[in-house]
Amino acid sequence: MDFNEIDESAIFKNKSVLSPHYVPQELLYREEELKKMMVGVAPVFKGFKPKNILIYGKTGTGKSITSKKLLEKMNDMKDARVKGIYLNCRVYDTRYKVFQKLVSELKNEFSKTGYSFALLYETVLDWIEEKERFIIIILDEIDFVKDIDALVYSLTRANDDIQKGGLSMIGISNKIQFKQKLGERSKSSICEEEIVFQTYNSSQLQGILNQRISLSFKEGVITPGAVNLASAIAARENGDARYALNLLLRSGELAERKKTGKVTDKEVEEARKMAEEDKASELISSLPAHQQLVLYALALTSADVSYKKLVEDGGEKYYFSGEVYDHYTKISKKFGFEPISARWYREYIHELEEMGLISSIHSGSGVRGQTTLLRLALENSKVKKIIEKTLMK
DNA sequence: AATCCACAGGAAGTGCTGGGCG
DNA sequence: CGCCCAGCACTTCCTGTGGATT
Repeated sequence: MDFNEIDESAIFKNKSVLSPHYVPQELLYREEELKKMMVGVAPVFKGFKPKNILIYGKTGTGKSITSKKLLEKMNDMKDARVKGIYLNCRVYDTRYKVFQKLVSELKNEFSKTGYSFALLYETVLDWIEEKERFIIIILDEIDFVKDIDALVYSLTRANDDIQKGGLSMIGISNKIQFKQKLGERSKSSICEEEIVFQTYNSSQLQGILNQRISLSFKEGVITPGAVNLASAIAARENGDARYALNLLLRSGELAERKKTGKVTDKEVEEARKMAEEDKASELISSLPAHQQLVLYALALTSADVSYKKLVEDGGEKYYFSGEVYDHYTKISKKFGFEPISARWYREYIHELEEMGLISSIHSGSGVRGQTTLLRLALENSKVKKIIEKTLMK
C-alpha cells in the first residue's frame, strides 16, 4: 500500500481544479477583457508608464483569474525590469500593509512590522529608480482597503517623485458604488481606464464547467444533464462561475459518498439545496439576537400544536403575527432578554421577509380585523437547529 | 350604527456611538 | 482633546383600517 492508494476516489481526478483560485491554461470568454488589460499595460515594455486600470464586475465573472492571467503573460516577456504583483486587499487592507507587502516582494525578504511608512515608501522608490524599473500592482477586492484615498495618493505620488520607471495599479472591485467612496483626486487617477466584466450566460458557464471537468473528474462520471443543470442554476444566480464550480464540487462529493460512481442532475439539485441552506444558515447566525429570537419563536410556534390558530393556504401553514409576538416575548424572557416592542417587532418581520427567511400574507377575510400571517421560508426544524447552535452558546 | 378588536405603520422622542472639527 | 452633531436602534404614542360584536 502506498500513499497514492489512500485518496483513491471513484469520482475525482483532481479536486483543486474546481477551486476558485485555480487558473486554467486557457482562459475562456475573456479574451476581450484580457486584451484590453494587456493594451493598458503594454507601454511598460517600451519604457513608458502604463495606465491605471479599474475593473468592475460581479463575483464569479473572472476578474481575479483574468488579472492573474495578465501576470502570467507579463512574466512570459522575461523583462527583468517589470514586476507584477498581485495582492488581495482583504488581507492587505491598509496603505501600510500594502507597502509592506510590496517591499517584501521586491526585496525577497521577510518583512517585519515596525518600519515607518516613510521608510517603506522610500524603499519602493529606490528599487524602482535603481534600474528604471516598473511595478504593476494588482489590488484585488480593493474596496476592502480602509484608507483607500491615502493609498491611491501614495501610489500616484510615487509616480511623480520618480524620473524614470513607474508604479501603476490595477484595482478590482465588485461594488459599483466603490467609485463614489473615492475622493476626487484619487478617483481621477485610478480610473484612467475602466473595464467592466459582464456576467457569464448559461452556455458560457457550460463551457467553463466542461473545461474543468476533464481535468478534475474521472472519465464519464459526470452526466451531461448534471452540467446543464448546474450552469442553468448558476446563470439564474447572477451568472456566477464560482457558484457553478462549487455546485459541481459538492455534487461530486455527494456522489462519492453515495458510491454510485455517477454525478447526475439529482446530485446537482441536492447540492443546490445544501448551498442554499448554508447561505441561509450563515445569514441567520449573523443576525442580531432579537431577530434570531423572532425566527426561533416562529419555528417553535410552527412546531407547537397548542398554538392552534393556524390557517392553511395552498397547503402551507401560516401563523398569526400577534401569536408569534406573544410567543416571542415568552421565549425572550426565558433566555434572559428584555423583549422588544411590538412596533419594532413589525419592522423585524419586514426585514426578515426582505431577506427571504419568512414569507407573509395579508388576512383579507377570515378572522377578525386585519393581520399578517407568517411562515418560515425554510424547514422550521432546520431554522431551530441553526439558531440553537449560534444563540445558545 | 356604534363600538371593539387586532393589528399596520407614521411621527416624534430617547439614549447611545462614532466621526469630524475647532 | 473635548465638543457637538448626525445617525442608528428602539420606544411611546397615535391614527387608520376593516371585519367582528353588540
